[in-house]
Amino acid sequence: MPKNAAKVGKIPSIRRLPQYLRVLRGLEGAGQEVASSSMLSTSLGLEQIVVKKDIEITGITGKTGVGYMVAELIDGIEDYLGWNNSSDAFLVGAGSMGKALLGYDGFRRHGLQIVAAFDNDEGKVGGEYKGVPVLPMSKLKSLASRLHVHIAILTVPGDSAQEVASQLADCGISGIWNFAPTTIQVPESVSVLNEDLSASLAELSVRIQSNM
Amino acid sequence: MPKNAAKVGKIPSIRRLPQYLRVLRGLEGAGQEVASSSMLSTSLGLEQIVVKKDIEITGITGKTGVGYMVAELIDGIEDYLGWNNSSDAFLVGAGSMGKALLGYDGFRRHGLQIVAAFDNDEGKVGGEYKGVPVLPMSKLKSLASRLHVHIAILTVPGDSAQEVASQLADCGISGIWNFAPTTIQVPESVSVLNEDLSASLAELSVRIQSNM
DNA sequence: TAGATTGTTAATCGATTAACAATC
DNA sequence: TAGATTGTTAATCGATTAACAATC
Repeated sequence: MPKNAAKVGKIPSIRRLPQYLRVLRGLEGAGQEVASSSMLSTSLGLEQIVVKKDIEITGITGKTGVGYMVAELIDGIEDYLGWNNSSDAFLVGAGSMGKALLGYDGFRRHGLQIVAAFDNDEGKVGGEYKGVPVLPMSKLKSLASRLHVHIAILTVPGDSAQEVASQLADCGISGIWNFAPTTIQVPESVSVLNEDLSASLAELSVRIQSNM
Repeated sequence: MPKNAAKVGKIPSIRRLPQYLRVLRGLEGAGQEVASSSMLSTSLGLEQIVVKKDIEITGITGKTGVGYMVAELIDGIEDYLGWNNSSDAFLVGAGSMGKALLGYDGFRRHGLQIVAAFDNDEGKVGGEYKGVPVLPMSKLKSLASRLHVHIAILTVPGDSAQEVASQLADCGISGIWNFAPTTIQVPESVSVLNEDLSASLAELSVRIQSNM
């Protein structure tokens, strides 16, 4: 591996990268060209060493005694995350959570474009929401291959999550962002990220009790 | 500390407890009275030792060679999380994400009851959504102290998150579940749990790229 | 009894934090 | 030059995994 190449970093570092992106874009908008790790750390409430280590995984290097070039760092983080070229995604399950995510316009800035939603409810199918068409589940497979979509956001009720996940795997989807409160089993080739609200609520509950 | 007392466990363990709860409730419904760590581990795709260590933090003990009593384990986990007696919560920001969370009926099973929503938009104020009244922000403080609410779900846009968070801290709120894509600064006495969707999307992006 | 499983201690692993030379 | 900050190696810390005696 070349010396300054990006490497597969630790999950906590990866999850902090969007925070840096947010601050850096603000700096860029304000005409700031250089940013140091200490400056980034104070504006995000982190330790400086954490910022340096996080940036290290992107392969971007700074100038000793000066800091990092803002524009270069933005590009580097986006490159690392693959957020510079937008990828299309499907949303499956047009319930309230699904609609909330369709209405969340932050995804576009993160290189994610929801191109179609799917649902089995005939009352929802045929319409559109926030400019995204709601299609019947039967269209899923043909559209996935035609549009080369490989990311799916799963917002169906828990009891149908496994079945839909299997369908998605069968369609060649390679990443599932699972909002259903269920553990889903998929082939190894499919990455699953569980957005488990009950896990977060558990963490918050304990932290409140013990004042953390 | 007494030998079998619950202790403040590690975050990863705490976050897995709701999964056990889900499986255990299913077992209880099916009339199963005993559950072993190996059985729980296979149904959730975890290692057995992980399950044992997770249960350990609740202070619940099993029977050597047999397993854990399902009912006792359910109670123990709920006790540990404080989910047996329901606590009231406010939701601030009745946008699409806020509405999605109001429509999510899983919270009640986790001991959380959203009793009021707040918003500054006059078009939303005065109405109700899913049986929860939408009130003006000006009512926040008086209601918080009157109802002794100490958990708030923050679903306002990023640029007003800090201001609202400060108001919440000022109202005596002790826990904020932050869905806004911003780092918020609050007094030490307030616990914050960031539900950062961009962090999750970053993690998923990298995992898809490196087939994890 | 034999098999299974807990409770607990020890070993490994990985991430975070500290330290410091290099250098702008 | 003096101060600041990077890049990198070393040290610490904590979590995960392994092992095994106790016992149902």
